[in-house]
Amino acid sequence: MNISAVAGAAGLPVKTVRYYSDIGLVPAPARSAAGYRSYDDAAVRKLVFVRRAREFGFSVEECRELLDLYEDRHRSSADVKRIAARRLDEIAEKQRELQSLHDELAHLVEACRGDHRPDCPIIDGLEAKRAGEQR
Amino acid sequence: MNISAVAGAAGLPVKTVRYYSDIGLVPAPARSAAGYRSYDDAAVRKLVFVRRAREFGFSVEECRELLDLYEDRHRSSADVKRIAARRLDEIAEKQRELQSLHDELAHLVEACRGDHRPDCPIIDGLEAKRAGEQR
DNA sequence: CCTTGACCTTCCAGTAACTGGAAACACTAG
DNA sequence: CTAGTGTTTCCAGTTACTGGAAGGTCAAGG
Repeated sequence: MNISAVAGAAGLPVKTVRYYSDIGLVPAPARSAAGYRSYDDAAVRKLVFVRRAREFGFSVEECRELLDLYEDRHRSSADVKRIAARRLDEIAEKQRELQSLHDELAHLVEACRGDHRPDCPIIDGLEAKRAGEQR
Repeated sequence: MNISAVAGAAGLPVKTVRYYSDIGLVPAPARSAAGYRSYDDAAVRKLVFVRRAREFGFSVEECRELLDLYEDRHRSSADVKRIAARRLDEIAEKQRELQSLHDELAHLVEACRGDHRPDCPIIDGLEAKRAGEQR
């Protein structure tokens, strides 16, 4: 399989597959006489695996860890669980931040009449928030 | 005020204040004889404004827009509202994504016994998900 | 056999928003 | 006067790609 076929199968851009190959995350198992990367089904599975893991927010380095685990079935699933649980905490934290962000901004937007008067609660809200100061 | 004083007052790292100065987002209003950046209270207010806006997820370029609006009180608040509302949509979208991510990963983590057996539902869950395939 | 167009290669540069570090100059306390 | 801290500029690195240029390869059509 050439790079565009494998990229299509894995749901990744060609550039990204090449990049993963360059950084040694998912190298091409072989090269054609002309130097074309040639991939097999195992590589496709790995690329899908990486794509999914990236969608879950795992960094490329974490993907590398995960991929090592994935490659070596003798490793315990506790390692994987540890990594995943850490990610889960981070996601939950991010969600909380995003929620308060959303609430605050929504409040500001609602307070804003959006007309052509020059004073704007959004601007004011962004500016204040240090003490209880109100300009 | 020297850069570290203003950075402290604005709640930003010195490096970041210098960076904002370099890119012209919040330039230092003056320089000392020795070339030290010297800031005034207005600059501190702008830096706080930017920090807050950044915390809200506005990009630096959006901060620049917002800052222009903030500087020029003659602009309508509708402009600000438009920018903020767009951001709000993006935040909501990101929240939805994060939620499904969280749910999926949590499900995987829960299914994983975390013991030393080599098969791991997290790995399996990351790997599959294309068709209804189950290895 | 030749050309055309799609596909492949490598390498270089750029993105966002900083962060870290080096070399050198400035300021302050003792 | 000296030590220590603060400041300057500039350069490089970070993350995970993405875009583009210059050039080699392959399959089909005429």
